[in-house]
Parts: sequence; C-alpha cells; structure tokens
Amino acid sequence: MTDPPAFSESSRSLDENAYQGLAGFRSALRRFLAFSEVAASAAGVTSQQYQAMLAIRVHPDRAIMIKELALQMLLQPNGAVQLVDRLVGAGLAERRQSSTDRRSVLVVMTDKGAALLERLAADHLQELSKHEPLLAESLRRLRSMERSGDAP
Amino acid sequence: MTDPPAFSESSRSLDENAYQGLAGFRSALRRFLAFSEVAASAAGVTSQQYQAMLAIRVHPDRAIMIKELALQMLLQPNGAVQLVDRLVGAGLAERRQSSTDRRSVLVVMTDKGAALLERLAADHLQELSKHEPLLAESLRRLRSMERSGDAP
DNA sequence: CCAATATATGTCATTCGATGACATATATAT
DNA sequence: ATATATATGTCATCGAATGACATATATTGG
Repeated sequence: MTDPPAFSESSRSLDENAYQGLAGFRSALRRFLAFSEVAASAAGVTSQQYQAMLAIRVHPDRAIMIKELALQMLLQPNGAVQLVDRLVGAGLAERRQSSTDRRSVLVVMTDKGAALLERLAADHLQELSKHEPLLAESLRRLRSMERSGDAP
Repeated sequence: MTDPPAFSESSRSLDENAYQGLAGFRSALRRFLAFSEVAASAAGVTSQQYQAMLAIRVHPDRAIMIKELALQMLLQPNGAVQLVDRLVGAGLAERRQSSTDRRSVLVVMTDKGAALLERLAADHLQELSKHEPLLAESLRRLRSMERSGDAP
C-alpha cells in the first residue's frame, strides 16, 4: 500500500478534511435536532420541553429545583421559570413546595407528562439508531485530526 | 372525541438506562452547542453564521446557492436570504451572480470570512476533543439499547 | 436576636432569528 | 407565447431567551 501524504501543512492551515469533518458533524447534528423538533411538535411540545422533562426524569426523586433545571438546561433562572410555566400550562408538570426550603420549588412531572416523555424518548431512541452511525463516524474522523488552534 | 394515536408505540416500557442515556446525550449536546455559541460570539458572529460559513466552505467551488444553503441549514429559503444578509452585512460573505441562471445567487466567503472561519473551525476542533469522549460514549450506550428495548 | 446579605423564584419589556404570506425576476414546458 | 415552476427578496409577526428588577425566604455576623 502506498502512503498518502496525509500529514503536511499541519501548522499553517486547516486541512480540507477538518472542514469536511466539522461540516458533516454539524449537519448530522442539525438533522437530529430537526427530527427532535418535529417529533416533539407532533406531541404538542417543543424540543426544549422534551429535554426539560428528560432532565426532571433522571434527576434524583424525579423532582428538580428550578435553579437546578436552569443549570441543566443552560438557561438563566428566570428562563427556567418560564419554561416551567409552559410545562405546567400544558399539564405536563406541576410545582411542589420544597419541604426544606420554602423559597424553592420542586418541579415534578404529571402522569400525562410522564406518558408523553416515554413516547418521545422511545421515538428518539429509535431515531438515534439512524443518526448514530453518521454521528459516530463524524466524531471518529474528527478525533483523528485533533490539533491546537492558532496560538496567539 | 378520542384522540387518535399520534405516534408509534415503540416499546412498552423504557429502561431507566434509556432515560439516563438520552438525557446524558442531550446534556453533552447542549454543552457543545453552548461552547459553539460562546466561541462564535467572541468572534462577533452567531453559531448559525459559523455553520453557514462551514457549509459554504465545503461546498463545491466554495460557493453555494441560497436555495442550497437553505437545504443544508434546514431553513426556509427566505430564512437563508436573511442569514446571507447578515453574513454580507458583517463583511464575511458576498453575493455573486450565477453565470448559468440569472435568478440565482452564489454566496462566497470574503477573505475576512475565510480567516474567521479558520479560527473558529480550529477552536471547534480543539473543543470537540473534549466533548468527543462523552458524546461517543453516550452514543455507544444508546446504540446498545435501541435493539430490543432493555438489557442492563 | 437583628440587621445585612445571599439565594430562589417570579414579572416584564425588549431583542433576535425563523416563519408565513406575499412580491418580483427569470427559467422551462406545453 | 403563455402558463407554470423556481430563486430570491420583503415584511409583519411570533416564540423564547435575556437583563433589569421585585418579592419571599434563608443565612450569617455582630
């Protein structure tokens, strides 16, 4: 087998393969995220609300403080308040007073929310089986070209 | 009025690991995407604009029709028009008339855009090396359960 | 124990990008 | 040559996030 000159210019500019790999990875991500939006939308929620329900579901006691939900969802606390408002408004979650700190609120899912989450989670699991090969392949390609950026 | 079954019932009951896996994957995704927003923002653009430049960069001739950009970015054509407006406004891309079809517009990057993209791509490549293990691990965990529904 | 400060949640105005509805220019087909 | 399809563009509107601010409760230091 012939050795292709696959190395070269590693300190001057990014290899074409790096752009291809990054672009392919983001494309796969956009497609998966778009599926998530469509699946959630068909169930009457947003992808964000689905993700919030996932976060609640896997949190200890299946309950989460708004502050903690904000951390998980990478939102400001007041953004998490409004996200919970929407979940509650849709009948998917409810607020419970914390027994230990009366400032805080525990968000738990309703039965309706739990049922919706289960269906959406199953759909996502199934869909991921389609995207997983491309995502994994993209990650593998990118891993092989790790390099430092342009040092200032 | 009874609601028709809006979705498939992929499996009867999801394993706890399925929720953990899906939640972990989405969490890893949110963190990577948040990095992308911050990195792009530090460079004066949005993550969306960075992705658009990536799409242009890897397209044949490093030029792309707005229609095709819309397909790649999963936007409506008029949304892509406005995205290109913002890229052009920031001096990162420019419009060129197509030689074969006078309806269409070819979007190409300026030198400034190409330079910005290279820095951002290098940053993303480096950052991905941090996220890759968790993302790959999440995908591996999920792949093992999309088969029959559960197996610890 | 009280005052000062920190923390958790909540409200509201504003902002930003995507969409739908629609308009215009050009290409293609009958 | 006309009808229709395609590509781009404009504009009003919407939804969700943020910053500034408000209120309630907890915690800490004197």
